[in-house]
Amino acid sequence: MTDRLSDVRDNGMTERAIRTQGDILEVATAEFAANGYAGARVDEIAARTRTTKRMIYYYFGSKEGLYLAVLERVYAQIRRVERGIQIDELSPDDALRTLAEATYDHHTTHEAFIQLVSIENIHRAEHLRQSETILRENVTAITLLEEVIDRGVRDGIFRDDVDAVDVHMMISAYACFHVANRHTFAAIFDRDMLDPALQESHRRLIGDMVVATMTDRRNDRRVP
Amino acid sequence: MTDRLSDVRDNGMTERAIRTQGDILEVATAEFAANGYAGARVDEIAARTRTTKRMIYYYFGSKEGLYLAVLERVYAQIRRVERGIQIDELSPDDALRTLAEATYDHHTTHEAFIQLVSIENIHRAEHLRQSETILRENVTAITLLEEVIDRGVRDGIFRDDVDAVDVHMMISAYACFHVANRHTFAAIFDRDMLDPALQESHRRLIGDMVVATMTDRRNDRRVP
DNA sequence: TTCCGAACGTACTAGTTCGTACAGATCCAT
DNA sequence: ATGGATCTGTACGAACTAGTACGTTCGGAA
Repeated sequence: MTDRLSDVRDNGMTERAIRTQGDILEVATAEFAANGYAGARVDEIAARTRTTKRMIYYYFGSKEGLYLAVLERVYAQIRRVERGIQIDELSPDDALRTLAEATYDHHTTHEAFIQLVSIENIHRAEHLRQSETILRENVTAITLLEEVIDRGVRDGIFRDDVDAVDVHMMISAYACFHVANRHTFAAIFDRDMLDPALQESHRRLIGDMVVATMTDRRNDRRVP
Repeated sequence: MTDRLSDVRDNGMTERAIRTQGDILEVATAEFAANGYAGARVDEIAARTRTTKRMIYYYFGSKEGLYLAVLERVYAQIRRVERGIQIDELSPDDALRTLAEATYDHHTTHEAFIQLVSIENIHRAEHLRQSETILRENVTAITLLEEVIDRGVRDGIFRDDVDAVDVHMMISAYACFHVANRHTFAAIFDRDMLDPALQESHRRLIGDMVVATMTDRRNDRRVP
């Protein structure tokens, strides 16, 4: 739960300092996610922490520095989830479904992450590109997928013309959309995609979708 | 192309006035899409038009009023596309594929629309909800889909436990993601989803995905 | 104790941004 | 042509916002 402390480097910092930084990051995450980068107010963030604006600049240097720290923190979290997935002993199709459901579960329970990704895209990923950590470490999902897909293709149950990045895209698209476009979708179609009553069927649908697409051999490249 | 004039009500306006408004709307669309609502600068928009800031306030009243006009304009455009789709004479699966591809084509060629939808979601659709026009008229897609799905279920080729709104969600998710998350995706996975070289295969994949999911009877509710 | 640097608080500045007052131009009907 | 309505340009102000100068407190080492 409060694993946020592990996100902060603790090179000879006092306990109090670490807590202050964690406090700021937590509030800043909510503020940036809710209002966008330009819409977020440093004064507002400061007011909601138990410390002051001076501390934000003391620890993070600038509004942009704070935003970057927030971004790295939420990406670190999804990395942790990805590393925890066990699919070695599952059949390729069950593994695929498990991966899809794990992504769905993460995204639907981490609204701030999805909102920050949206915001970052509005700004053409200019901040994300500055973070070597994020760029270096966030391909875990692809490695896992590659393994599963290879196995499925070798077993002859998966089509062979769709690669891991494409599958990741399909899964992410479905899971992201639920959270990212929740409000316009609800306004127009009068259906809250995160309504708990729909969760089970939506969770099943993302698995159905990716498994059905990959096991559909109608578009296979190889000669039968 | 320059059908933007039709977006502006022309109750006894001079030709020049209509052009001025269209000019402002075009520039404002780009500015809001590129920088978000709070990040957009009224002065910057004014500077890029052939008129002045005074005119923005004369015609649109406020920054928010301008943003709302921009939003209605891009939604009106996708409505026009949806109304132009002919699928009456297609088989249910071909019709589904055609609808999916049309959505894909629209979204991938109207980046500003997708960006504005993202921005609107960051703000919890607060502006969109103010526009009765958008809320009233933007369910055309669903009506079309309902018809097709009914036909497919009746013919026994579609599963019967997924409704039109769900299918629309799947299609929109895939198509939106390509544009909305283009930059973070490219930064992390080094693949531009809008690369023309990939367009054909991605266009096929959205069709495969929705058709495979709907024709997959493994999860059917009805007894075989 | 004394000292030192890390951690913190207050009050302020410099610059930006939305919006407007006011003055002028243009068009059109009578 | 003339009065009035519709447009347009300029210059400015009030409010807000990121960032900082400067001083204080606290904890531990010598």
